[in-house]
Amino acid sequence: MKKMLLVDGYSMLFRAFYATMYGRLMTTKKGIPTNAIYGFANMLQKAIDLVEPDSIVVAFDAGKSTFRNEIYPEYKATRKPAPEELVPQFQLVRDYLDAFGIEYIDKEGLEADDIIGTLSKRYPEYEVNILTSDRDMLQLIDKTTSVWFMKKGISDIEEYDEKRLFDEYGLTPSQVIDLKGLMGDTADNIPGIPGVGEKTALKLLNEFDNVENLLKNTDKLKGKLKERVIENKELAILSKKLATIKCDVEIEEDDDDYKFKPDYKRLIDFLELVEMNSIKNRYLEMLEDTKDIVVSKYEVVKSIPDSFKNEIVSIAFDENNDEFYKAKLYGISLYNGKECVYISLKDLLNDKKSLDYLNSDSYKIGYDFKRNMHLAKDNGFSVKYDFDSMISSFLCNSTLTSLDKIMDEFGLMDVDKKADGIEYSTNFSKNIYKMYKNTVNKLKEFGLDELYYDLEIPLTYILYEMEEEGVNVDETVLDDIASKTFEQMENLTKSIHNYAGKEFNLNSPKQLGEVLFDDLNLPTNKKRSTAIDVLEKLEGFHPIISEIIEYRRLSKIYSTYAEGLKKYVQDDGKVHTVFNQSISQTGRLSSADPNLQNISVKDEEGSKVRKAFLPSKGNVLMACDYSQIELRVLADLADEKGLADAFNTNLDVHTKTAMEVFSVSEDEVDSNLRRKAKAVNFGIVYGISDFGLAKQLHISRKEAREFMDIYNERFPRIQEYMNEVIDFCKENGFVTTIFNRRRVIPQINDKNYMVREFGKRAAMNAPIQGSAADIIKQAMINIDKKMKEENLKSKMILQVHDELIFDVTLDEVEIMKELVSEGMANVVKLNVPLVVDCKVGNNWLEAK
DNA sequence: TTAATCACG
DNA sequence: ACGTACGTGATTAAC
Repeated sequence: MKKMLLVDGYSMLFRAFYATMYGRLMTTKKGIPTNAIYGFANMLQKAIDLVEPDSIVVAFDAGKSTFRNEIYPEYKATRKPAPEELVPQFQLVRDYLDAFGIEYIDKEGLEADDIIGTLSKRYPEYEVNILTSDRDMLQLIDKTTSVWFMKKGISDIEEYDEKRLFDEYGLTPSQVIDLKGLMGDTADNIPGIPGVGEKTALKLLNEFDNVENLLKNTDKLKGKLKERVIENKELAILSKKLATIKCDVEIEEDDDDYKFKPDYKRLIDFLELVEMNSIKNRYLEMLEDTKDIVVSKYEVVKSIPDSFKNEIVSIAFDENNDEFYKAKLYGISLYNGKECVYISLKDLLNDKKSLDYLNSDSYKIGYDFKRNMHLAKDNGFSVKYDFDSMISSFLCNSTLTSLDKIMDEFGLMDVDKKADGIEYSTNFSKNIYKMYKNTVNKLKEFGLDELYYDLEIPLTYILYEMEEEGVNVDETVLDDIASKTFEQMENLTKSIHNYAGKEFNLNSPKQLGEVLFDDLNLPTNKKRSTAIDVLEKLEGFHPIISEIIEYRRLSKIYSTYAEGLKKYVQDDGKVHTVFNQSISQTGRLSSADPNLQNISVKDEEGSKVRKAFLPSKGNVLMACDYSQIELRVLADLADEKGLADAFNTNLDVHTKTAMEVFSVSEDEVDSNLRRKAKAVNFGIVYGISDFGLAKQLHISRKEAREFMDIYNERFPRIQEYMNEVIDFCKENGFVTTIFNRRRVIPQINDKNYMVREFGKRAAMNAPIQGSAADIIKQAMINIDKKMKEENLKSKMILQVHDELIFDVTLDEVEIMKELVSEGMANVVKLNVPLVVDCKVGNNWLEAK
């Protein structure tokens, strides 16, 4: 039986619009909203996949139904106009359908319901499937007609036939009309019987079958309900009429029954035009994939076939995605673009040919291959990789920070994670291959080849070694901190509860807020925040405040650093962090499990935590950090001679800034002025606002504005440069670093002022923070190379954004100092020198 | 799962 | 008239 899909156009479009309204609105670079088209296209494709129709018609309402308007002018009178972001998408969706080769109907005076109703009855020889989110359509169900009902969101489609309708609502299709006749419909302004909702209506229909029969038997009712029904007989009859879909409206015959003739080429052009790449890629796939339908097949082998040698091959590990260091490996899947194989770990380890292949120079692609390298090592083998799809995807589009996002962007199909590991990993190896296909040319196109092949990929290998090496942690130091802080916390808790006059959970901002702002009546703003800057302002009001601040400080140290860190110490007495290369939007690394880039350093107890980080036996730790790298990068990027000069004197840059901004001599710069200048400098790097600076310095906005004005007079290129960056970003949707790393910032053209302003600040900051990240990454590569060339025994173990930490043997201290500071300082030539400071100590605190 | 808070650069 | 510094990750409470 041939199949026909009838789509309730506006019902789906509205659903698509609202379901994709979360966060910021999706638009083209020029600001034309496309979110509804995006959702619509996804829903429609899903329905096409489900139904596999021979014919498709999309029906649109064109004005109110003439006949319903005649009998009830108030019909749909309460409809609000469509949201302004949706209106331009009305035409766009028609263009989309034209491009796809799908027929649509809109005819003045006809509603989509009636078009669909009429067509569904006109083609009894077809199996008719109606796609809608409007429950009224359920009345059209018959032996050959079912309704695909969008329950919520844009992916939740469920099929209703006669049985399902009866099981769920106890209704026959025609009773759907009676239901609405009784309960009405606020959206369409159909009155129904006042006071009768869904519950009552269903009960009545259960007893009386239909409206007419109910009205004949009102004597069987009682009480208020009886009155209501009798009083509103006409309304019920009218409502039922309004709710009845007309199945005999005038629609021209179509010569080939609205046959679905998809034109993927044209569709792809259209999707390109509206910048919907993720959907576009899916159709690109369909064009390509038609040639090899073998894609869903795989073979379990005992040895990796020779046909994989010297081919481009993607590899996925079949592992349980447990906590990283506990992860178990079961086998690996390989895909060479044609064949897909799976080999179990046991068979792999028994086959020298396969192991040799994995170690050979034959081109291999992975996804997060650093993780795979660890897993391989734990299981006694190794893999030599050439390409990482996770990182290439991220470099091409910085928002692709997770597997889910990449799969979505490239329109890849995921296999249920609960699926068989073989099934999942073979599918994943294919997806990795597709990610490679999707990004390898784009890297070139975007000028990212160097950044990718010469920086990020070599860096992955270095990070692997750093993670593998790990850092020694003395658990007894952590135990000591834990017990001491815990005792202090207990005392503080008692005292705080005493002040509060009751016991409560100090860790709960909600409960604390109640104590402070309700019980103790301390002054507050709307948000009732208990964050540190708020508490600091309250310190004079009540002695409880300083104790809370102290408690917070200690509890952070206790739970995150003392107790928290201990959980990560492995059998070798070390913590092994995971450096993530594809998370930070600016190109920085991030560190997790545990995060070793935010180990406390400030106050006394906090800095004690660093004492727990030790060098290997007999070694020392060496920490080398860049001095003011971001401001130096800025001086270079903006080519601001004044700022460059500030670095070319012997003075500290904040002091120099203070002298310039406050027009004072060097000895007049006291700690307070320096502090202010420092805040201004930070503000500049973050994309300054007078409000932010005022808040930071506890000064008036006007005063902050004045600082900024003088700063701009003294360093005029900074502001000019920032405006250039913002303009570039508005025009192109992204910004770049000195190594051409790109960050996409769609927010910069958002219609919401706040979001837009955020976009500007991010655009100003990303080239600075990102270039600094590029520089230290390159330094790591250069230093690692040199250390290997010279066969040094010392190890690079950590990176903390502007500093590198090494485990150094005593005999290499001087060599390493020289090698590392030279290596870091001479990465690039800026218009200011890069200054590096190295310190050595017996633990991380001493080396800082 | 999300929000609030706070540690680092 | 509105609400704001940039980039991360871990812990806790509360939905």
